[in-house]
Amino acid sequence: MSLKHAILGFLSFDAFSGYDLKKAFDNSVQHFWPANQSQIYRTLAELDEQGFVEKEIIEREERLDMKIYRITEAGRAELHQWLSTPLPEHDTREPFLIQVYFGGELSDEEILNLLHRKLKEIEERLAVYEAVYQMTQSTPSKVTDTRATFCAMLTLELGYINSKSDAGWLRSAIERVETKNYNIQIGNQS
Amino acid sequence: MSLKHAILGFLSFDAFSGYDLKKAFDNSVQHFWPANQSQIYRTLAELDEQGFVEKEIIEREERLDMKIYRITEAGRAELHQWLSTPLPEHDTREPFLIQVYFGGELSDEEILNLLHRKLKEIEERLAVYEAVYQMTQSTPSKVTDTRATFCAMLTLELGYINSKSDAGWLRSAIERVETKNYNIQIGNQS
DNA sequence: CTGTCCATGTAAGGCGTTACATGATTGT
DNA sequence: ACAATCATGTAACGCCTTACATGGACAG
Repeated sequence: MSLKHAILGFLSFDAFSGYDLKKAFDNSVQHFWPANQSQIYRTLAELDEQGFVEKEIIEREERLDMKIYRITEAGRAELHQWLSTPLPEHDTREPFLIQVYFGGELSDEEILNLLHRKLKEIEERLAVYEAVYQMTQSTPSKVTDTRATFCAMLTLELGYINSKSDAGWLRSAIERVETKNYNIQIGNQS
Repeated sequence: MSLKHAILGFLSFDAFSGYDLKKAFDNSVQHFWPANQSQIYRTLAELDEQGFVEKEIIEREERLDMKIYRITEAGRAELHQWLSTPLPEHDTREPFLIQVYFGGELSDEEILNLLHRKLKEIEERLAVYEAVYQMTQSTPSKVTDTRATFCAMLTLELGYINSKSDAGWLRSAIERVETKNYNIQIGNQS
């Protein structure tokens, strides 16, 4: 139930409507935890039931009501508790790697296509990470707690270096397929 | 529906029972596509309905029947088609990164705990990858198609280098938290 | 005057997990 | 004697996605 806690995390910064939460997700944790609208609304309702948030309803004549959610003390405690508790090991699914794994079924050309497409995708993502980073550098932030900012930025940094390493792997794999040099490099480097 | 195609992939190597497929998954693609038993059986039934596999029932008096699945021509075509088709971008969820992102709520000690635990986890995984690799090196394989083997091994290589880069990130993050040096390193290295 | 943004949700379905059920055979 | 392995599945539940519904405001 990480979505629940991610929402509590944002609400620990400030009060949000469901709509604004969606935007907060998209602007920050989207690359490792995409959230979709309907799910946010449902989860917010659950958090409310559990007493972890409270809502203020702002009525606007002729338009849909707006609901602003605020974290409660219980919610803050729950968040802290979750943040400091080890997570059960969580497994990732990478459909792309299934394609690679069974790549023996494909022709060289088809494999190279696969790898090139992925490389392009990764390079684009890399550019996004860099752009986001540049933006945070040029915008003087009003956030004062540099440690909290640092924690948040660490996730961007990880996204960046992971993409870097993926790109390196792809380039090297492409080269090896091209030269029919079927060697695997694991271990014993510095 | 990658599970479907992963199963077809294994069946393109050889005929398997559901039980043996489970073992095949565990021994090979488990680190990027864990599969569980009941799901394999359900998927196998679907593949059968769709005509991508055919089953041979082996009756054994006093014991449960065994069902051996074989890929059909249609299945092979479907597999090839899927392997060579670009996948829609797929998103990963990393609960651990949510913990890091909202790490500002935690004390230094709690953050360091979080990071150290993860580092230990990664180091263990790294050791597993190395051990698996060593095993493939020492076991003279009977597989003749080195290109197919290469493709399969590439996924192990990626797991390895990704874990390496994660470990580096964690070590550096730990050091920065310890020295209260809240700098982020993105871009402009060689 | 068409489309996008604001702002809320409901409904249905898919993929995957956990727990449960059965029962003989082989290893310690 | 007891546990693990072999071998098959069913049931129920949970998270997430997709599609749909509503309706004013504002921009090109």
